[in-house]
Amino acid sequence: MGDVFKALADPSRRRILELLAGGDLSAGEIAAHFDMAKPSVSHHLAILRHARLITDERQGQSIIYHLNLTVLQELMKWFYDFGLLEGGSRHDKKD
Amino acid sequence: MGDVFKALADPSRRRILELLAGGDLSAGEIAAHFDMAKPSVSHHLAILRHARLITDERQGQSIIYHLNLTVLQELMKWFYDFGLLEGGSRHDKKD
DNA sequence: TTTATATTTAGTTAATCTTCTAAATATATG
DNA sequence: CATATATTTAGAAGATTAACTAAATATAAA
Repeated sequence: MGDVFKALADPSRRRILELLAGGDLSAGEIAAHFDMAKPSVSHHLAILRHARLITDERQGQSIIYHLNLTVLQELMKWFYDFGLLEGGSRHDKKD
Repeated sequence: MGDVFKALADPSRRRILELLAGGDLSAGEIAAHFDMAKPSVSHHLAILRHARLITDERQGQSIIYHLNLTVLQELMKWFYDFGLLEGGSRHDKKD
């Protein structure tokens, strides 16, 4: 779980997730949205993949990246447990 | 907003938030939950305060820390916008 | 098989982060 | 005022991170 938070700490990586929320993209298409060198983007993709925030799949010469909503949902639970919906139905973890 | 994600990237800081979710605590009480030196904890508190995830209030010799749910709620919105609730009512930001 | 395209891996450098100890500040009390 | 307690600030050391260039790998096509 700590890997997920660390992955989200970088603005470029958050931007990658936002791009993928709009649809699957190849590594090259993702890199085209940034000013940095391709190996740097590839490194960010590796960190996101390791945190399981994205999955990849080779298609010919390209590698297509997909957003993995499952991990984001687990993260939502972490926030939810702080009792963010006061007045509503609350979890009991921290009471 | 980037400050918030960076603040959450450290496990000690996330633990501090979880502790404060159980009720307000003084800096000393928070530090007592950790093995590290008090100045280190104080530094983490400063980062959380700068990200506005917590607020502080002096009470005599102690400084009491409170969790600030407002920023956590804004963060929830960021996650929500990825379309995490498929099938349900979705935001339109990324469509 | 040779060449071109797409992407990653390796290795390096500079910046940032976490932690520490020592010193400073603020408040309370004898 | 002097001393004790609570907390922060300052400065430094070591670890981690993000970026780059150059080289390697994998696929496709001539």
